[in-house]
Amino acid sequence: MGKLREVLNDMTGGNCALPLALEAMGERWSFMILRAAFNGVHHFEEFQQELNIARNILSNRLSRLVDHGIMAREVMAEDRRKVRYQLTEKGIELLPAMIALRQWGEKWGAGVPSTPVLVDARDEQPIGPVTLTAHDGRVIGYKELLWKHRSELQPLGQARVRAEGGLAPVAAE
Amino acid sequence: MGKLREVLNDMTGGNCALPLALEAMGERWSFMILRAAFNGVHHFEEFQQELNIARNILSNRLSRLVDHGIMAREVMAEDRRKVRYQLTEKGIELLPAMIALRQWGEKWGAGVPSTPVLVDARDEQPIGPVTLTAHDGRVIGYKELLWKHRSELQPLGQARVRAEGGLAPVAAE
DNA sequence: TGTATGAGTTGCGAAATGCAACGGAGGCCC
DNA sequence: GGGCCTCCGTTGCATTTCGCAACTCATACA
Repeated sequence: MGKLREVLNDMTGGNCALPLALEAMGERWSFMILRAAFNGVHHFEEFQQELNIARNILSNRLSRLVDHGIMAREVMAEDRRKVRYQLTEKGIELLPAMIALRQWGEKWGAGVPSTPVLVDARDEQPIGPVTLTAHDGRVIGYKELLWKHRSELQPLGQARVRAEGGLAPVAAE
Repeated sequence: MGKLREVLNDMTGGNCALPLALEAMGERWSFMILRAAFNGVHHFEEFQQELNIARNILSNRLSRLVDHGIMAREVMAEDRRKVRYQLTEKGIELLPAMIALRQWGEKWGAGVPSTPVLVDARDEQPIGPVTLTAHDGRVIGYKELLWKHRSELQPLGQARVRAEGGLAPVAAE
């Protein structure tokens, strides 16, 4: 798994957490396994039949996800043949990335409406599109964005932190 | 690229645009190339030196991205040796997915702050975390979400469309 | 005319992927 | 205990993809 990690931490003079994410999730089946996990799949045989993935690959991917702390592996007490794979907090926080990808596929693919759909538990309405937002929550389009080197950032009063409720805010950007 | 596509369109009785997205972007270097493109890289040699990717792979990835309509390839008029690769609208709309991934890596990785950073052009403040939102724009956490089969959805008045400004809204979810 | 440059290709070894068959611990039933 | 089934893997081998270095080839440039 060398190449990607080695080189990509010093891109363009800048560095980037993207290769880090890709090291964990960049392999062919990782996101599909994640999706299944989000849909309540917990056991090896379930993943295997659901995804039709080769058993050795599945085995490998699951251990890798466990190694990366994205899923937890637990031998079940009531039947010690069974192993339960469960998303961790870290894994759950991949949901926005996964949904963003899925929405993109839905928009630009052959018009396949995805199922099942994520809905707000409160009103059972489907969630909105995943977007980029300003520090105050305003939705921002691509043309309103700039890439800045970290050193050129200017503090703005006490940059207000976003509203409550979501996934814990990420460090900075 | 058989297996993934074939099988994954009929997962769990439901279907899903995720495999579609992964078919375009699921390969090892695709997201890194995309990131470079977002940072103003446009030419083969630039990508190659920036990413330290093997030339044949780069060549292959670029054509694939072009095939998928994510980048456009254009021989430059003023120097016909040069080819310019440019993100299309479709490619640009992968930005939320890429940023979500990057933020995740930043949060859970070894505390590497990514550079460059995306900022709001208006106030030059870094953008907020990518989150899931309800149809009205409220931020929603994982525990407030449900997976529903598309058939079980109940219409709600005239579901208000989100505020202006962002990337064009995705079909439904 | 000769040299350099940008954008690829080709050939080949190394690694990842996919398939089918096998192994082995744990439960279940008599 | 002995036979049988289930779940979670592993092993061996064919196929595909990846990575590296060297090579082509059409421009530009002097």
